[in-house]
Amino acid sequence: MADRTAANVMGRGESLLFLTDDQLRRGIEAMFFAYRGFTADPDRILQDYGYGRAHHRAIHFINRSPGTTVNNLLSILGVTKQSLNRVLRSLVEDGLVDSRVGIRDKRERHLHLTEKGAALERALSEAQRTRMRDAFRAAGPDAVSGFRAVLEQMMDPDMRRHYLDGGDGPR
Amino acid sequence: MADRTAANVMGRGESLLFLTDDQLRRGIEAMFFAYRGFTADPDRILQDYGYGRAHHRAIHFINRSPGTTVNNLLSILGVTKQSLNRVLRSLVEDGLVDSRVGIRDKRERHLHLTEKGAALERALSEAQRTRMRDAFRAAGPDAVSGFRAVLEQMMDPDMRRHYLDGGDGPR
DNA sequence: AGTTTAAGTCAGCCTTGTTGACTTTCCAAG
DNA sequence: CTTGGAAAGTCAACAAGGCTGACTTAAACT
Repeated sequence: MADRTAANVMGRGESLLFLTDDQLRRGIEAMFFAYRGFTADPDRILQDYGYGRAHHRAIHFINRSPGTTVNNLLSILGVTKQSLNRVLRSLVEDGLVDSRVGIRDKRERHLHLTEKGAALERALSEAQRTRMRDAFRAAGPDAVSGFRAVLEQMMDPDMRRHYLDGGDGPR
Repeated sequence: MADRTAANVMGRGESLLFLTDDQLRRGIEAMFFAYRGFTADPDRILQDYGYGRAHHRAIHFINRSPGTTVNNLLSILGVTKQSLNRVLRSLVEDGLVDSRVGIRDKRERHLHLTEKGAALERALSEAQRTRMRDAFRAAGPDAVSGFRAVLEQMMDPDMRRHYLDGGDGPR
């Protein structure tokens, strides 16, 4: 079993968890290969629009939080304002995103998807949801909570905040 | 609960799995934020060497399968030979990777890590293993199998082959 | 009035992906 | 033995999407 560096950890009062380097390496590769699958479908759709993943991310989070500001998006995406601005500019020019000057604070720009932008968002997220739904079905109900629990722990604490903030769903 | 588009799926003979669009969106964001955390530690280390993630991936899979050929690496990584070649060249020039002409087929190059390359590999994978081990511990033993089951289903079938081939571990 | 903040812009750089064209080496089949 | 094709490598050009640094504009805050 080659567990010379095994980490033996007591579970929540029941089972014993063996974490050999080899098992951890399997987890690492699972993340690598799965993330590729996870992004493959949207990438194909985006290609037809001449967009990349950066556009997808912007569209996703504008859809999740309509009216969000550029600064807020910046902290979620963790890129520089120049990088994000390049992406947002093309989305606004192409009529997918609407950038409205703030009412209370006129320095801020509030971002919304146009109908055209919302249509692309639906196409992208439907492809991604389909893959995830199929994966959840195949893995079974118990696997889903485990999947989410591990991923949540894998995040940097700062990012976990954005994750937990992000919805009205449970947990 | 807003499950107007809920997919109600029977579990493995026991529980009922509600998959609302909102829950699936949570899964999508979990992947996004977790992958960022997952790559954050190696990225910091690589910066000191002037390397990027492409170098990390090459180093990882050469370490996993010593003596692998360039073509094999190509099919695992899913990039063009020109992209991979640029990365491999710098690793060979810097003395981290050894490229040996094949014995049976002299067209092939068999790739191995040098001691220097193995040292960087250990630093990178130790950082990544530590994060994954901590996540596994915090999530609990039951979560680990669910995590891996869902990720395995999320892969493209072609990539799943590389994943399953990849080790002597269980599953 | 002066400082800070939000946003946007311009210029330049790097990594990492792409295509296309081409050479060298070598195995294997005709 | 020759020729066809596979494996590897190379060169050039390009694009996306990161980055830094410097700077402007407008608005808000103190």
